[in-house]
Amino acid sequence: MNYQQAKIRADILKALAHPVRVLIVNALADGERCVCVLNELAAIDQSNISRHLASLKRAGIVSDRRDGMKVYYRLETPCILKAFECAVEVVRADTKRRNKDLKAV
Amino acid sequence: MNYQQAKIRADILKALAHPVRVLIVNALADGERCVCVLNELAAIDQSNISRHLASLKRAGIVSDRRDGMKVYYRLETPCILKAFECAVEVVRADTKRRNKDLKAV
DNA sequence: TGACCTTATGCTGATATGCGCATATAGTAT
DNA sequence: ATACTATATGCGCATATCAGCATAAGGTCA
Repeated sequence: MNYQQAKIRADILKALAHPVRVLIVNALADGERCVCVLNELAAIDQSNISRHLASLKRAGIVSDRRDGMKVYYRLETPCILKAFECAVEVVRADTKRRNKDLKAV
Repeated sequence: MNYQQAKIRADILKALAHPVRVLIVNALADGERCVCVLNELAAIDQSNISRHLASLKRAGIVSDRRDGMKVYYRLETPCILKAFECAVEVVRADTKRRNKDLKAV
């Protein structure tokens, strides 16, 4: 793998690497949602959610569709959810390891 | 999922979200490597590689082992590689979509 | 048209990240 | 102890990211 290829992968991961964006992607797992609903995922300004959605869209992870006044976002590549499972596995393994280290003391 | 849980996942993804760290993890896929080898993955300062390794370690993604003067790093959770596959899938799907859009014009 | 609702964008400041250089630390060897 | 190799850390600078506020832009409805 060369640097350019690594950068492409890194950019996708970076697009996912924020708590609010993780919440958004997770919420979209079951299907499309309008911004108004996603707004309630975290206690932050509406403009902020809008920007997070924009960066997910830029990365190709979600796409949007307007219906009247509302805009609906949906996952373009549900495989993204696997990346989360993996993250959980890292944390779980890490916790287990640290506990073992503690016992060894 | 609450914000705290989302943050934990985001922190793992963030630890992976840099071209150099992607290169490192990719290089470790086949087994442990010493820093001296990882140093050659990209044209950057040695101190920089060291820091990237430290952040991967902090996240629990790699672990290290000293042998004489050398320090060897290895993947602690190989499932990380799946996250990359997923990133590739996102890019591929995105490219395909854009091409279709172009044809539609 | 004007009032209203939903979502996006410009601006600015605060904080985080990444980099190289110099230097510290750990280990080996003479 | 000295010299040498390998890796990590302190520092300062440049740039990126994120937040909120204000406001624009797109759409509805009376």
